[in-house]
Amino acid sequence: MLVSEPASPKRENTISNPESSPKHSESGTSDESSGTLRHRLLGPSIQKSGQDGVNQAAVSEIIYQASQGSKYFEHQKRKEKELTKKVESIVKQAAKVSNQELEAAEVRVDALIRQYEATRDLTQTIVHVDCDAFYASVEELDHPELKSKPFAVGKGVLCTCNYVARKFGVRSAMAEFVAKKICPELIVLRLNFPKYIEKSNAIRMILSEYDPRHCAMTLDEAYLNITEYCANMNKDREEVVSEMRRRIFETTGLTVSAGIGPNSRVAKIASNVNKPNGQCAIANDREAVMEFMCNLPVRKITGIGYVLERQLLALDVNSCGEIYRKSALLYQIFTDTTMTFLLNCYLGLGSTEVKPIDQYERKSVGCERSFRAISDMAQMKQKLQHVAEDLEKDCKRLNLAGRKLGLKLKKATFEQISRQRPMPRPINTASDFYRYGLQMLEKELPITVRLIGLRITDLVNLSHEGPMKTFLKGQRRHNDRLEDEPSTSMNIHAEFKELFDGSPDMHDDEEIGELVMIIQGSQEEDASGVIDDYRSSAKATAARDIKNEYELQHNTATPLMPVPESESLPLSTDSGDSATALVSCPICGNQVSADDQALNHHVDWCLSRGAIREAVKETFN
DNA sequence: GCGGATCAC
DNA sequence: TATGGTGATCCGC
Ligand SMILES: Nc1ccn([C@H]2C[C@H](O)[C@@H](COP(=O)(O)OP(=O)(O)OP(=O)(O)O)O2)c(=O)n1
Repeated sequence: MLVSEPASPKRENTISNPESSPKHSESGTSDESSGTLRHRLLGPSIQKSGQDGVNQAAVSEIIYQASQGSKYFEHQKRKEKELTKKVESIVKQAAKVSNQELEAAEVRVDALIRQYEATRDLTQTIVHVDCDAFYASVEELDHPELKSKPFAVGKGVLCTCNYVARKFGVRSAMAEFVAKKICPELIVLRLNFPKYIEKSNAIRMILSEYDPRHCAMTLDEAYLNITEYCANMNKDREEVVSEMRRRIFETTGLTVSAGIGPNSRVAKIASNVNKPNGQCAIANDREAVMEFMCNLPVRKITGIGYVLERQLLALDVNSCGEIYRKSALLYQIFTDTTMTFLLNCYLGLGSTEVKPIDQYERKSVGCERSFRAISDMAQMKQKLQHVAEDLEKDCKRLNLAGRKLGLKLKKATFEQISRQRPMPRPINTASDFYRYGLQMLEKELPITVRLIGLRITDLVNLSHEGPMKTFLKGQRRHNDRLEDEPSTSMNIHAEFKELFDGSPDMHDDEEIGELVMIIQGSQEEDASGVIDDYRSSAKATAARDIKNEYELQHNTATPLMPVPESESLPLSTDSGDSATALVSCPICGNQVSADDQALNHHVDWCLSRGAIREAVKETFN
């Protein structure tokens, strides 16, 4: 045996009558799930910090009244009804599981637990840093008078709000008009991304001193591995994090909260414990970790959202520890992946590896816009065109093309539809996006929509490995082959153009199709080194804010971050080394490969956008 | 492989 | 009057 048996707080191995339906007992009649519907409308933030003194019942009532009758409300109601049905079916299914089946499942679960337990690594110190009410806090720096007033940041829908506003029950993702009913004095500021990016970069600069390979997930969140730093400095980890937070505050005026633990999952959850402006450390000790996880409400676990929470609660699993108590039953009900996820949560296991964000490869890029519901084809074409143009800008900035195009529609009823098609060749121009998008849209007519979106997947990185290598491969390929395809030389020309310009233009269709075939052979494997498993969502999401935020603000896809992604990175599959040298980009502060070519390429990008950003800033000041 | 759903932020 | 945008992953066909 590799590991000792987990401290097992006994497990239920007999059927304990399912139904005493814990929460709101839904009598099957349609509208009587108004209890859970209120819960749904309240959104996820009820369990977030700053909600202590809030009169949830009163807030919930106002939200309910304000929403009632709207299309959105009706849609939520439908979804809630479906979920309730699903939950009831699960409960029924649970009741049918025999004791014999439970005993068999127990054996399997125990085997799984031993297997996962064997992977436990308590040698690393992982930190999760999370800025407090980030956008709002940045705004307070410029508007100190707002500190004592309830205010939020966003437009139409709130992105976040300060803690004063949270006392009223205001929260992120809430509709602005609803928020103002809850808190009539609420001030709502527009987003100002250049400011947030600047502050975020200042923070990342400090983080780099503690872990040059830190992983910045978004503008306001990052993981660090401070094992080495602590050892080198011979300092206690809590002292180190405390000092890091103090330095961040002193240089930026922003407060951050932090979680410290043996892996990213524990660190992430811990960072919420003493928010705002606090930290929480979980000892690198199995018992300490298990105890910390044990009493957590399941909804606090990253990856357990509203739906899974409902299902777990219905099975009488309220806390993380109860996952074990009911594990045999859960095994019979949930998929293997979900079961693995849940058991790893119960055990407090997670990733101990922190990799800089540029080692993750983007898998898709898309654009979508909401608007007043329309059904007129001319208007829809106009929206589609707009989205296509925006998507082209992003493709250009990222130097990507896609082999598949997806169309997303949201009907006036809020029902969503998505269609996806392989393209004859990788595409990255607005005209192609529009052309093929329109074909898909036409098949859905007649329709009334309130949102149109386009997304490409199966991406092709047109600057993969940098120009020179690609050029050489192109040469080889060109010589190897005799058949058709007229534009090989054009294609090579395109690469040279990039080499000299530093800022490649969109390639023509033919060129791209060609280029792709060349690059094809050199496609690398996914640099998949995940922070935790699938529900941890700690994947390559860093590019998101930057694109998102900048465009939301300016409606122009200015190159903000080249995000070199996996460009010029060694395969991580070969043995252990792969410790690519990294440096902080002096311009944007992000971690990039120290490799000369990659670095220069990246810096060029940053510089080229610098002027634009400055201009934008001026406009705003 | 596609479309629907769920989740994070 | 009225409820966002980007990206990832999983599941069931
Ligand atoms: N539905 C959401 C949730 C969040 N965000 C954005 C705005 C937030 O400022 C940022 C970070 O989100 P957090 O969940 O970390 O929340 P905050 O940092 O705003 O506050 P806190 O962490 O103090 O609770 O992500 C968003 O656009 N849409």
